[in-house]
Amino acid sequence: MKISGGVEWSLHCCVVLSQAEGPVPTARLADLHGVSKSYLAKHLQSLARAGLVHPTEGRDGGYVLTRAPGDITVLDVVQAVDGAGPAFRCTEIRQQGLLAAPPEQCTAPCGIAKVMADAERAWRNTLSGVTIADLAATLDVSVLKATLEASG
Amino acid sequence: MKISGGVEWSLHCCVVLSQAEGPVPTARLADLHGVSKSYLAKHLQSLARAGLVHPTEGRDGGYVLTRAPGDITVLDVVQAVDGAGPAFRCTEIRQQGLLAAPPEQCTAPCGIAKVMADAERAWRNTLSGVTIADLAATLDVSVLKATLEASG
DNA sequence: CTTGACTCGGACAACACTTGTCGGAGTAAA
DNA sequence: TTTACTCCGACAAGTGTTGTCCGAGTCAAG
Repeated sequence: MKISGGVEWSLHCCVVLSQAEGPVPTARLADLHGVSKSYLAKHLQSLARAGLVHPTEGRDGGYVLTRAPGDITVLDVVQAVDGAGPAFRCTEIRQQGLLAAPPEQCTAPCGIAKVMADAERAWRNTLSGVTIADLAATLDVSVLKATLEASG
Repeated sequence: MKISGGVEWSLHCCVVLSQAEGPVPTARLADLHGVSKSYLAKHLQSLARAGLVHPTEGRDGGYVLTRAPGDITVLDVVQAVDGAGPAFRCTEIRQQGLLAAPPEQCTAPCGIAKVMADAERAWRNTLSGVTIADLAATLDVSVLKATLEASG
């Protein structure tokens, strides 16, 4: 089990965007966090495709959050970058091999798939309980805003 | 986020082993589930390394559960096959780039890492609440035992 | 209106991991 | 002693992620 590294970058970027006044370009977000600009751009595109951020092209362009920071959950960002599909996919091997069960017994999902689904549900539920606004509240936003102004 | 496909195979194998009388070799486990024997062997080795199953070599050898089915949780199997490390690894990018925070502010984990850890904790908690015995109880064990006898 | 520079967007390699396979060392029974 | 069967490690192929680049479009300035 592994989560794409771009998730961390994207979450930090969303926190920055929640405190910014206007659009913030990819290059500045990369400099602020000390990461590769080219690679960060890919993840921001994922956020744009998911409708979490809105791009503005041309001079003085950049990205802006489409919703209020309190209306964007951590789960939204994770699913946008890492994909929304389930981590565990049941291949129905109970219907294969020597001890294949008859299809009429397989109307309900097998116990293994059920436990995995429950676990992922608990995982998503925790992530959906925290918003970008909550994350921003845990750190000193004054220094963040000051750095944003100075680098602009 | 993705979970290794071998997890499903390993869980099904553990359920079979919980109902078997003596050692079950890799070849029979593969035939019972209709999967590749060579590849299944690799995952069973992971289970052996984790101490969940015990191998017996030579003729009439195979794998046996080391503990009672009620003492082996789904989490044990998942961690044995897929690895026990956390899915999310914080790279401390808050200490890098233009808005790097001073180290004295970074004694506590950042909010992002905290949420991710909480979510994974909830995930593991769900998986550790179900045992191999629970999984075996959800299906008809009589047909399983009959197939085991017939193929032995 | 022209110019210019800056923005995002998708197409293009390199790397790592997972998946899949094989033959060899060792062991227990016959 | 022989034999056949078992597990175990090392060896390729495929797939997804990581990382990078240059071009099309756009807005502001002159």
